[in-house]
Order: sequence, then structure tokens, then C-alpha cells
Amino acid sequence: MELTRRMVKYRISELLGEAVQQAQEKGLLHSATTPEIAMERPQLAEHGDYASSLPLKLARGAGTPPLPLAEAIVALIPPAPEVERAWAAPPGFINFSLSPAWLVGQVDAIIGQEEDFGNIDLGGGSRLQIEFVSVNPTGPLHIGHGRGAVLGSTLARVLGASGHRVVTEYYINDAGTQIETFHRSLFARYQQALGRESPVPEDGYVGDYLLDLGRELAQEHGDRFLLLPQEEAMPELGRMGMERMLARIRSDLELLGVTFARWFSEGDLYRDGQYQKAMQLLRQGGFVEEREGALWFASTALGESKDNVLVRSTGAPTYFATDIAYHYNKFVERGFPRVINIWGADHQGHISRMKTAASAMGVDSARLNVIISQMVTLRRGEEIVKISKRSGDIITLREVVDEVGPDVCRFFFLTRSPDAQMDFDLELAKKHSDENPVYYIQYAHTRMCGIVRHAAEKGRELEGGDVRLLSHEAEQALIRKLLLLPEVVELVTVTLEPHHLPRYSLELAAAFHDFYTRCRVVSRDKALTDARLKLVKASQIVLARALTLMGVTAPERM
RNA sequence: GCGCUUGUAGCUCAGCGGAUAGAGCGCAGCCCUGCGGAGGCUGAGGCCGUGGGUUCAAAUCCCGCCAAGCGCGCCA
Repeated sequence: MELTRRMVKYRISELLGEAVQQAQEKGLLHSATTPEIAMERPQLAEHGDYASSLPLKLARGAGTPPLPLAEAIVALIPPAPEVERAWAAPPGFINFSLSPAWLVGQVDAIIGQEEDFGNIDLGGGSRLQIEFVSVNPTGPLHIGHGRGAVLGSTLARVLGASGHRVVTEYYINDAGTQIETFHRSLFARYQQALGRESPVPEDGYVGDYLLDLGRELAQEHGDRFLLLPQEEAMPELGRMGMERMLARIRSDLELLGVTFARWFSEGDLYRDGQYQKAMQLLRQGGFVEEREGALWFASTALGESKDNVLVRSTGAPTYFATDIAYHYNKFVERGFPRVINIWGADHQGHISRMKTAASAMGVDSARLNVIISQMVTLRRGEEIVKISKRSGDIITLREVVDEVGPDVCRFFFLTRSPDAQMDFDLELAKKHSDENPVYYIQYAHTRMCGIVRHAAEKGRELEGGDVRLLSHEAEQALIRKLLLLPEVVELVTVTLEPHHLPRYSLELAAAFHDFYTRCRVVSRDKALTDARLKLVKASQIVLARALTLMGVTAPERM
């Protein structure tokens, strides 16, 4: 089992490594010039399944032209059951093709592994925290937040598949000035609902959702809060309002298939004294300076372009200071060896100073990965829809999800790489929703299930098929695609870019549709039927896994 | 002004050092007396923003320029 879980890619590069070592022993290559042996996937089928350009890189140092060098190395490659043939190709590539017998055997291996297929062990069971969304609970989520949410939840699933113990977390900013602004705005709306003249503050939140929330609270609690002193009433009402905002955020996210292992409250940083400990740590390192009545993080000394305020002259800590405390909590208190944050594009300037702060606390900044999820501009055809929380005309994430559905929404976000800005055209999303690639992929899955159902009706079972009968070109091409899932999991883990997953799913679906049109599964040939049913089953396992990793449903019927 | 990100087919986007640059949509055709046609096949369509450089090899790396987005608060 362990052997089949190892990617062929590494098996082949191992074989090549052995050949290179032999070449060195025979004096064909200098031992000093041993490079890393990377395998590539050639674009053209005639170049095999895997290829290496090693001879091209070694030629100069070896004093031999690349092609003869490639030929010499090929001659030293030990035979292996996985490899059908290894050959040199101009200008100096070494190509490998997989053995059909071995390939076909993988169908049984996949069925044996079931939904464990695709799992790899890059993480070695190490703990990893991934924090995302973390929107202030002062308003509903919009489309841009949805992108971060989908990105984070998919990454969490993939990192879990690659052998990490992943903890997903939402950081709740429930202290600070924006929260006060929220309190004041809500209190005004509450008063208005009770017929009082009370304008929303200049810098307040004017969205309709607060109007509704104010009305809701007024209905439930009457004028109770008007009878209290305002400095008592406002925070209490505010707290209730915020709880409702959070509940709403939570349910919006659930609608998109996004859940969190932990909701971490900013307030806990103060209650547990972690804020103080973090600041103490910075002070000990000599990174804190008092100037103009405020406390500054002296980051210029650490290569930053400017210093940043930690504690205002009013005595109130800045967002930056609490974020430092939060990261102190992640790295020092909870001891996560690695932390991933997904931030919106507007936080991009915050990355380098946060990393600097981590180093100042003695945490290797390489342990902190920050992914920026770029802007999403929402539009209806030509019209650009503003998504500012303060202006009234927000289209919420929930509205978008209701309109296009969670699967389309997730897939749409996942197809783009995180650092590319994107347009979300509602009109287009709706218009093309039934020609959407998601449906193409899901349809492939229902086809697989349909065939298995059909076979069952005819009394055929999945037992006992002989995979050696799978000799058709389309069958082997499909198996090749199936075997790529672990490589994709690896790629997403290394790059932290989930967009390779939808690409792969699309290719897999295409390979299956092609197989379907060219190879009749359920036929009078019972032996072939059984063998092909196995391939269908293996395909279904792999495609379902790919869809699950993306958080997209794998329907049996559509 | 400085920093980060982006510029690839009509549109939305992959590819980010390797052998003839890809997909979906759109467009022009073709394919069912069998497992769901939400499918398959064929075709048209690209000086990979631009000018230099590095390399055996550049859409991919480096530098300049042009264009777009986002940052550069004792906001978060």
C-alpha cells in the first residue's frame, strides 16, 4: 500500500538519480555537479509521461554535448515495473513512459484506497493554523469576503489532505474604534425605531441592515435601553447587535460551505494578559519607543520604511498592536509551527510590518504565510456595483450565493489565482449558469454514478473485474489523469494556490467524457464490462475527492 | 513619489525556465435505431503590454517604460 501511495514522479526521479550516480562513478560526470533531479510533465504525449532536462543542464560541466550525455544516462537507468521505456530525445531530454501493466494496476489500488486516495504526507502530521475572513462584525459579508472564505476553506481541506493537522480560525475584532462606531450607529437606529429624532453619526454605518437590526431590537426590548444611562445602554445594545451580526455572518458562511474550528475573540487577548506579554516581549527586545505621547514599534531599525504606533496618546492600543498580540498567541502561546493568514488586498501593506513584528518577538517570519486575496469587482453587465460597507447599496454575499448557488460561487472563486483581481458579473454568472464548467464536471460525476446504477440494474457488480483488459487508449489516458490527484494536492500545498484543483477537475472530467463516448462500459462482453466498471468506480472516487476538496458537491443525479 | 499585485485568443482566465503557448465561454461546421446530448469531434481566432538584458533554452528570470487595481493614518 505504501508503495502505491508514493507518487510515481518520485519513483522515476529516483531511478534517474541512480543512473546519474552510476554515471559519476564511471567518470562520465563530475560528482561535484550533482543537481536536483526535477521531473517535468511534457505537453505532448509523444514525449512520454515524465521528462527531465537534466542532461541539458549538465552538459556544460560534463564537457559532453547534451544528447550523447542523455543517451549515456539512459543506458544506466535501472529497469522498474512502473516504467515502460526511457529514452533520450533532442536537444537533450530524457523521457519516461509509464508501463501499461503498472498503470492498469493502479485502478485496483485506487479502489482499495477509496477516499484516502489523494492524501500525501508532506506535513508529517504537523499543526497548522489558517485564519481567514475575520471580518469585523459591523456589517454583512460581501462578495470579496466570499472569495477569501472559499480560498481559506479549500486550502484548509487540501492542507489536511497533505498531512497537516489544520485548525481553521475566525478572528473577531470585538474591541476598538470601529466597534464603537457600530455601537453608536446601532443606538441611533434603535432610537429612530422608537420614534426618537437621532441621526446616524457622521462616520457611522448607514446600511439598511442596521435599520432592520435597530427595529428588531426595539421590537424585542421596547424602550428599555432608553431608560438606562447612555454609557450603559450603548455597549449593551451594541453587544447584542454584534452577536446578531456574527450569527448572520456564520450562517452566510455555512451557506457557502465554510465553517471554522474556532472563533477567536480579540477581547480574550486582554482578558488573558497576552496583549501585555506580547508588548513586554517587544519592550525587552528594545523595539518600543515613546515619542509624541504615543508608543511606537521601532521597526525602521529592522528594515521597515517607517515606524508604527502601538499605543495611541489616548492610551488605546492600535489594531496593529492587538494583531501583534494575536500572533503572539498563535506562535508563542499556542505554539503553531506554521500560520497562514488570508487577507484582503487592502491589508497588503500590513504584511511586512507584521512579519517584522514576528521576528521582533523571536518568531522566524517564514513561519507566517500571508495570502492576499485580490479585489473582486461586482457587476451587473456594464454596471459596477459598489460594495462599500458604509454606503447603503451593498449586495451581500448571501444575495450572490442565493442567486448563483454555492457550487457555482465556490468554483468561480477557485478558478482564479488568488493574486489576480477579478470581475464577478452576476448577469453572466446567471446567464451561463447551465453552461458553467462546474456543471460539466458534476455531470461527469453523475454519469459515473449513472453507469454504476445501470450496471447494477443489469445485475453487474464491481467485483472481480480484470483490469488488464483496460487496453484502450482512452482508458489509459483516463487512468493517467486519475493518478495526478496526489500531484495536484502537492502542488496546491506548496504554492498555496488552490486554483490548480478546478483545472485538474476539468481535465479529469474531459478525460472521462472522452472515455465514455469511445468505450461502451456495459455491454454483452461480461469480462470487459466488469473491468470497465472498475475504471468507472475508480474515476468516481477520484472525481468526488477532487470536488470534495473544493467544497463542491458531487451529485449522483442532476 | 514609494511599495505590493496584475497586463496571454473576441470575453473570463490557466501556464511562471524547457521540446509545436492551453482551457471554458462565444463564433462556423459535424456526430445519437445502445450506459442521461448538461456529451463528443473539427475549424477560425495569439508580434504572451512594450524596449533591453541573462541563458544552450524566456510568456516564464533581471532592468527600464506604459497601463490598471490596492496600499503608504495615533482607521481596521
